[in-house]
Amino acid sequence: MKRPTIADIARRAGVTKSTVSFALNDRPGVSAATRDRILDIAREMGWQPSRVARALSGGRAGVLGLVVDRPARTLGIEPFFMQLISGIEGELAARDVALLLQMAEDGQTQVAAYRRWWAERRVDGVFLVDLRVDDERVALLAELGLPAIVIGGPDGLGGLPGVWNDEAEAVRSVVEYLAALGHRRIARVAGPPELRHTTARGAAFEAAAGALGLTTTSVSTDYTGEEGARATRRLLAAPEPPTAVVYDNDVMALAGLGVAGEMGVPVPGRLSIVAWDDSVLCRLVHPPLTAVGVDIASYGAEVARRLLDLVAGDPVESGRHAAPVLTPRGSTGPAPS
Amino acid sequence: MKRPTIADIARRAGVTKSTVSFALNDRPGVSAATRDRILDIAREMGWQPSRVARALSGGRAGVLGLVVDRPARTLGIEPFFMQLISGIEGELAARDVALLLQMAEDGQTQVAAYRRWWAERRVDGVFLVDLRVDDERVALLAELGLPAIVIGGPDGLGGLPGVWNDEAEAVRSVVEYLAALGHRRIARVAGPPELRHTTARGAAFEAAAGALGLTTTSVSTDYTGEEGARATRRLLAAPEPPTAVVYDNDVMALAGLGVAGEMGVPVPGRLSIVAWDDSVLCRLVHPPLTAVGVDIASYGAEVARRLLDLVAGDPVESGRHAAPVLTPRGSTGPAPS
DNA sequence: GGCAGGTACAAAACCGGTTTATCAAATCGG
DNA sequence: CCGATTTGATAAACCGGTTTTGTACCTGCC
Repeated sequence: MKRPTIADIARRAGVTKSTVSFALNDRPGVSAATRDRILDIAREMGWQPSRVARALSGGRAGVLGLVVDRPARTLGIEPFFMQLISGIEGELAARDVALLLQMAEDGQTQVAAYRRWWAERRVDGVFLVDLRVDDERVALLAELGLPAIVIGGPDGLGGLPGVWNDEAEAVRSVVEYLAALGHRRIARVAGPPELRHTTARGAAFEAAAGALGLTTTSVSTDYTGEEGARATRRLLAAPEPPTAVVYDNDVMALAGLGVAGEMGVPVPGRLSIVAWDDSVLCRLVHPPLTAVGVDIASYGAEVARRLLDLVAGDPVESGRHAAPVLTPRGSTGPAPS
Repeated sequence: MKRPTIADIARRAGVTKSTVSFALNDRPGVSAATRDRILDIAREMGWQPSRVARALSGGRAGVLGLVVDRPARTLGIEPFFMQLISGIEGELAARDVALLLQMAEDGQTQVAAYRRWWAERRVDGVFLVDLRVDDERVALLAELGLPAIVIGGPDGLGGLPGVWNDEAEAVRSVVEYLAALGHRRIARVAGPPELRHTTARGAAFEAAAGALGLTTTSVSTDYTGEEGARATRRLLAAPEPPTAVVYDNDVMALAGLGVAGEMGVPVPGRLSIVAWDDSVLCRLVHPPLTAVGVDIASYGAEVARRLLDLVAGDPVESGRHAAPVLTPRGSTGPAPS
């Protein structure tokens, strides 16, 4: 099947390419009669603009890019990214903008990916996710002048606009909830300390626990279920094990629940479990997991909207998205006496 | 930051654009001395080809497309897609080909997406996943002449090349394994009947069970955990409940395990559970789930390789990928007496 | 010495759009 | 009724590459 071009339309309409272009883009300089004739012909021939040609001419590719850098085995199960992508996608599809996706195992590859996309003029803008402490991508994107929006913040943005959800309050509500249930020793199975939101959440956690006089333990992991399980075993094997554990993602919480089962520790009888990142996963297991969650898809949509604005040249400012909400379920209960 | 073009290089080198193009593409017609000089200048200026310009000229976009059409809430947790994408991505990134991703809720949107990509010359080829019975996409892609490879088969390909993994044998091995454990009433919580591989797997399941004289029950679902849980409740509430259930994906198996816990049915004491699609998820819960799995990432990589060949114009034939493997874990055991 | 053939590069067309400059005809104001 | 402006279209340049064609110059051979 052959795709018609504006030259084909011009020939059929007996006008020049430029007239066709004006007509199709609804710009002045074409009489109503000619315009209608051209539009009719274009419709009849099934014409669609070549994004490639438009991109070359107009300098706008109609594509946004996202590089995801968690290890593939984690990615597979962590609902977060798919939800995020789904939210972003919904917003982009409506405006006929495409999403380019790349997975990169390490920071180097990731930086290279952004640089290549920029050099090859493949994307108009990019999403930055999993902001690290001293993230080199921030400086890179600023230097390249490639429109970018950070999914995360408010710190470390280095001039780039970002969207984040304020977790401090949610962290506090979780800690207070556990304290109210009588828990005095609580633990946190955290994500990688290089990630900004991990450290931010950690600080909030310590502060909230400290204010209530609770004892805390923290273990860093790489977000995988395996490490979540290992951390849980370690915590439960301690002489004075915590009576409640907060996990930095749903997958690790699930693994923690599995370990509790394996070790014969009743949940929530002797151990309460809270998952950050609520997802369907949390509702499927028994007992269902108490979780803290945000509407990730709408988060993605919001971020996408801002990046689209940014690419369009409109000024975009950083901002907060909805605060996470604690949903108590069966995995939390009164502390054992 | 400004991106250098071949015209900039030509100016600096005192030659014309065409000479630069020849030199950079390693084509004859340029003296060694000139070639080296041009390459040096290009390197020094940090030149990278504009994919957009190349695409317009050469007709090759350097992009492949994938449309995923499961409901967003399932997608989030089902490891399958992320693994698949990860495998595809790995293969593409190595050859500097990008992956365009779109999520479509229904078949119409999906067909529209392919058509638009084609009309806008956005992609060089596409992946087709979740082949349906009488899939209209097959005819569409053949008509458009857009290179496509089907992830699935061997039936219903309609001339398109496909890659599938032969499940019949794996289904048989699962059924025989359960029969050997003494199970006489087995059930299957299946995916949507519109999907080709669901029906193929179902037929194999019935055949294998029939050959061994087992009683079977099947429930169709939409692959979500919720429906998996509902199906499990229904099965377990029957007067003569099955003693073993095979789930069509890992998420539903997980949900099934949760329901068993909720109903006080010991696993594997009174119920054995087998998950199709092995993933980390299966190893995290307690007891860990017996599962049938393939290396999805390598499957994705293989499919990507074939599509790349197809786009390059090389003939590509359909073929089988590795057969799924049964990994027994703690969720299966002898049938209750 | 003249001609065929090859080499090394220049010039120009092309891909499919957008955009600017140009220009003739129609319309307007005084 | 004539110059000035507006209207509606054309011609051509441009985006950044690839590819085809053209053209000097050099080499080799009879």
